[in-house]
Amino acid sequence: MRNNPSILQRSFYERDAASVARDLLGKSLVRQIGAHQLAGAINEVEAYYGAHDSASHASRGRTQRNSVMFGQAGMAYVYFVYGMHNMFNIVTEKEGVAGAVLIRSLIPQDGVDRMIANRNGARRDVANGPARLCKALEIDRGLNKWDLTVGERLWLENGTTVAEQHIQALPRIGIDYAEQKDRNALLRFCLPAEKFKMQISK
DNA sequence: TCGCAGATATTCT
DNA sequence: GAATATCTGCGAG
Repeated sequence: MRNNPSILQRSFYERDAASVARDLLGKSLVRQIGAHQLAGAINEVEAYYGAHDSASHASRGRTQRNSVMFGQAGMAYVYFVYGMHNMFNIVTEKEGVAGAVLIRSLIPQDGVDRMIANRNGARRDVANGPARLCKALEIDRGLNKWDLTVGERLWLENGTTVAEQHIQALPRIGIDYAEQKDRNALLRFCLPAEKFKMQISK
C-alpha cells in the first residue's frame, strides 16, 4: 500500500484541529493486519486543543503520555483509560502545537466479519464508540506514535465527499471535568448515519 | 431503557 | 500514596 495516492498526507493534518476533524468525516480508516485489511468510514469525531482547552489531555502542559500531541501532525495518539479501554486520536497542528482529533465512530466497510469476531461476536454497534472501534480494528498502544502517512498497518484514505450541510456540530462527550466553556464548545462533528449509509452503499 | 461496576495507567500531592 | 480517566457491558426493570 505504499505510494497509494488516496492516502491522506501530512499537509492534511497540519491544520487547525477543528478543521481537520470536520474534513475527516467520510474518510476511510484502514487497518492492515498481515494479509487482512479492515476498513471503516469515519462518521463521528471530536477536536481537542492544548493549553486553552481544559478538556484536553494537553491542557496542563506536556507530559510523557501526551507528548505525541505536541509532535508532528499525522501521528496516532493511542492511550488507555478506565483501566480497560483504548482510544484512538490523530495528532493535528504543526510540530510544537498541541492538538488532536478523537475518532469516535466508524461505519464498517471491509473485513466486517473479523471486526465482529474482535468484538466477541457483537453484530450491532461494532465500531460506533471510541473504545469499540479500537477493539474492532485491533488498535492498541503498540500503535501509539505510529505515522499514519506511511501507508502501512494503519492509515487514512479519501472516501466519500461530505456535503457541508450534512455535518452536525455538537458539544463533546465524557468531559464533565472540564470548564463550562470547553464543555459547551461545538467541537464534536457527526454525520447523520442514515444519509451517509446511502452514500457509501453504492 | 437506565444505572452502575469495572481495573489500571497516568498524573498529582 | 490517592485520585482520576476523551467508556463499555451487563443486569435489572
